[in-house]
Order: sequence, then C-alpha cells, then structure tokens
Amino acid sequence: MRIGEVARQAGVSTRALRYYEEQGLLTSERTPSGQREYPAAAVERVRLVQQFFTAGVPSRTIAQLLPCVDTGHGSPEAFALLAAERDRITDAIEGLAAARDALDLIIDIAHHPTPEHCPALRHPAWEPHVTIEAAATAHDRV
Amino acid sequence: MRIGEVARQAGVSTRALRYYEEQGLLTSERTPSGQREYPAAAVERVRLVQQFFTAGVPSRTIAQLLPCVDTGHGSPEAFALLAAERDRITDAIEGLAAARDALDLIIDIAHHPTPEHCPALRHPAWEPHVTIEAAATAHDRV
DNA sequence: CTAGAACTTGACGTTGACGTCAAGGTCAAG
DNA sequence: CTTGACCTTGACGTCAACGTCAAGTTCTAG
Repeated sequence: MRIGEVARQAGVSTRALRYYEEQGLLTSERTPSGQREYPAAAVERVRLVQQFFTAGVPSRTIAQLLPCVDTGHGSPEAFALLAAERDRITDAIEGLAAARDALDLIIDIAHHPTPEHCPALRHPAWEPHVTIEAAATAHDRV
Repeated sequence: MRIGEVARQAGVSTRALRYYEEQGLLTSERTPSGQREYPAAAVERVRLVQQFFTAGVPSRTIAQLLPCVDTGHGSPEAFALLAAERDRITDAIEGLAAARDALDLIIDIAHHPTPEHCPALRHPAWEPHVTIEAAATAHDRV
C-alpha cells in the first residue's frame, strides 16, 4: 500500500502519516523511486496511534509505548510509563465525567422554567449584572 | 478579593484570570486605581471554567454556555449547544476508556512473560524488524 | 518614607499535531 | 508522450491557553 491508501483506510491525512513517521510512530519501506510502501497492518497501527492521541498521550510518550505493544514485554521503566499513562487517562475520564455532570445539571435546570427548585448551582452563581451583559453578548453571537 | 487571591484559591495563574476576562469568561469590578476586584464567588466560577477546559471545551464555547449557567435558562440554540457539548464529552469519555482498555491489555501482556496466550493484540501487530529498532531506540531514551 | 510585594497593560514566546503552499519527481491510462 | 493523479522534501502557518518578560503603577508593612 502507498501512503494515500493507508490515509484513506485509516481516516487521516497523508501529512499526518509523514508526521507519525517523523515522530517514530510509524515506519515504511521505500520503493526504488523513494515512495513509501506500507503493509496492510499499518492501518491498524495508525488507528492505535490515533486512539492514543485522542486520549491525550503526546507523541513522545506514544513512541515509548509502542515497542511494548510490538514486543509484548517492556522494561520496568516502560512498564511504569504504561501504568502512569493509564492512571492519567483514568483521571482524565473522571474530569470529563465531572464536567458532563455539570453540563447535565445546567441542562436540567434550563429544561425547567423554574430554576429555584435547584439551589445547588444557583448558590455560587454569578452576579446578576454580569449575567445580563453576557447573555446579551451571547445572544448576538448565537 | 484581588486577582492574586483568586488565583491562589482557584489554583490558577493571574495570567489565566486576565485571559479569562479577555475571553469573556470572567468579569471584574475595578478600584479607582484600576486594580481588579472580584467577589468570593469568582473562585467557584474559575473552577467551573477550568472544569470545562479540562473537558476540552474551547473558550468560545464556554462563553456561550456560561449565560445559561448564570440565568438558569437558555435559548434553543444555547440548549442545543449544551446538549452537543454533553454528547461530545460522552464520546470523548468513550475514546479515553477505549485507549485505557488498550493500555490495560498491553500492561496485561507485558506482565506475563508468555505473550502468545493472547493473540488478540499480536495479530495486527507490527513487523518484527521495526519492533527491534524501535525497542532499541526506546531503550536509549527511557 | 521606603522597600518590596502585588498589580497594570502590552507584546512576544511556547507547544503539539498537524494544514498548507511550493517546487518539483513518479506512475498509470490513453 | 502527455495529462493528471499521486508522491517527495522543505518550510512556514495555525490555533489555543496560557508563560514570560518589560516597564511602569499601587498597595502595604515597618
């Protein structure tokens, strides 16, 4: 496979694939003319890399994790790195869940015309004069 | 409260607070000499903003959400925005969970010296020659 | 009154994962 | 052989959420 096909099947840009290679996340053979040639497994590889990027893992860290994926074992340092990333992701999930709960609360309040039945959010609420200005500005923008 | 105290209590930098104000996420009174003066509720406000940033909500979107938080109700567009962000966060959580599961699987494999008992991950694995190079490079770095 | 901590605006720097344009070489079809 | 899709390297642009420095003003403690 050449780069365009991998990009299509993995759903990323060719620029991204060259960037991955530059960062040591992906390798390629070269044809005599210099074009990159990938095995079919490259598509799955790219999807895995994308998954890590989505999880907020930086490329340098991914480059350290991938050998463990390939060999199926790792040094103690790599193992610690794996665990640290896992914990970091767990924390990130909790942060996201908290934010979603906050949004759900806001949605719930906004869904009922009488907001005073839920003082939990209104207690630390903002000053009224601020609200009015901000609401007006937002109304112009939305 | 002045800006330094809010920053300390909220656990952010003063630069961040000025940035929030610049982006319309935070307002302040001014003393006659021009210094910013915040109510105590500003700390909670900043924490909420931080929570949204953690969830990956950009400042422009937060600026559109906050009026709903303040007033307790929103326009249909704002309501749709709330729901869309909630869904986006839900998807992000799923992505994170998937990445964490992938890491857990890697950790599990790396934890047992015999990786062949789990062909699920090794099937789409990378070419061996790539693995060796990458592992050596990673060993140098880790 | 004076030192120093805290504050102001303004402006440029940083980081990461690419986008995008430039200026070409390569490959398949007709 | 030519056209057009696809590929190459190189280099600069982007965007967001601040960090950081500059140069000056203000508050506070002694």
